[in-house]
Amino acid sequence: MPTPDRTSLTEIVAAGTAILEAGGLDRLTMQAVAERVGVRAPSLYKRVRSRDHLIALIAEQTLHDLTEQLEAAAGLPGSDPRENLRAVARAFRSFARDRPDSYGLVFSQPREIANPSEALLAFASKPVLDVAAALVGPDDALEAARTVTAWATGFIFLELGGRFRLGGDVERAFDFGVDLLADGLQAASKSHPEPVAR
Amino acid sequence: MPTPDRTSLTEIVAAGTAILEAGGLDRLTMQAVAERVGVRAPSLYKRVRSRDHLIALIAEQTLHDLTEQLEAAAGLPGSDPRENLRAVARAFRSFARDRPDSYGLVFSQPREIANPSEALLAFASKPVLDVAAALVGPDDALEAARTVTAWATGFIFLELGGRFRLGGDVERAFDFGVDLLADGLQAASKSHPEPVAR
DNA sequence: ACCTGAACACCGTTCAAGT
DNA sequence: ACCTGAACACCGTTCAAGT
Repeated sequence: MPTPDRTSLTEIVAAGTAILEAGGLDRLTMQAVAERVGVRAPSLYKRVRSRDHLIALIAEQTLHDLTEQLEAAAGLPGSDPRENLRAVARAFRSFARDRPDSYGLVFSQPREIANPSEALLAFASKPVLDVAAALVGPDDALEAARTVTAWATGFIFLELGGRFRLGGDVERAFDFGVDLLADGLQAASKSHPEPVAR
Repeated sequence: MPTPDRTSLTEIVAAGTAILEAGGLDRLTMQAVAERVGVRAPSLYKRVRSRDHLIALIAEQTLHDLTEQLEAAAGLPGSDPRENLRAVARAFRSFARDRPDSYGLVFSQPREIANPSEALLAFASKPVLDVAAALVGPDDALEAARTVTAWATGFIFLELGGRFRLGGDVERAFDFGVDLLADGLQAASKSHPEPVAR
């Protein structure tokens, strides 16, 4: 006779995320997750292949949440592309500050563990890709988006990891970086002066 | 009566690095390190406070090695600063490709674990700082160096983590990024047209 | 002073037995 | 069909006992 479900995959992922954000990856044990969802550790394996699999699921959920923030930040197609770049970069950064451990999971877990689906990746890339295309034109949009994403993820990593320790104003360095990218991308777009309106 | 030393801190760190590079962080167990240096696991605690401490030591050693590569890549003070930036960026990237797990340690371990000394950090920052200063002038050198470092570490992370999956040519994206930064920094230096020669 | 075996607490994971 | 206790292999770490 079947037992009624005492938890769900959604609940498990949510519990894992909460534990991760409260205490870091070391505290994310199967036992802690089980306790939080009101079940014994072995039962988790009915919904999750392994701890690594759970980590991958949390990373995917986090990437999804991040994408939502980026989309909300990116302005409408008509608005000033430089201001849009600023807004997207700031959204990136404030998300990472809000949820540093989840964010760290998305970008620093090895490929074998956290490997988001093709579809989710395309979805997540769109806001940055759009902003980049508006600045630099369609031909270099992918390269421009990769440059922006690389800079943003790197900056955030260095900041969260406390690697900016030579003094100076980190805020100023952030603005300096955004402006440099915005100026550079706009200058690089001279061969495509007309924004594509299609 | 004292027992003759059967290993050393240097040997332990080297063994840990080798294990890390061969099998990733998960395989870096105290037992594996002990076995490699010819000792039992508890003996390691005579030279190393904890596994996390050993990880921190490996990260420091790696940062030291990386710095050497960056220094070798950075040209003499007189040479073309744009070419120097290219060379430093390439050195960064090829080091990360050679030793991805060690590199990952340096930049993605939380502050509480891997926290390199002030002196080592200053030493490591110098090559990029010099290149940046040559391009942008002294006033914005720190911000410029942070922008370059952020882009490079981010790009490498995304590449190593297999996050560039939207097609396109990753090589071209790398060149695009370097050129954008070089052009942007040079343009930003217009208020300091004379390179500082001192 | 360094090294060791034994022990402890704690993991992730498996599995037979329950309902 | 889901849940559980018991068990297994394997961690990091401590410590008293050896030399």
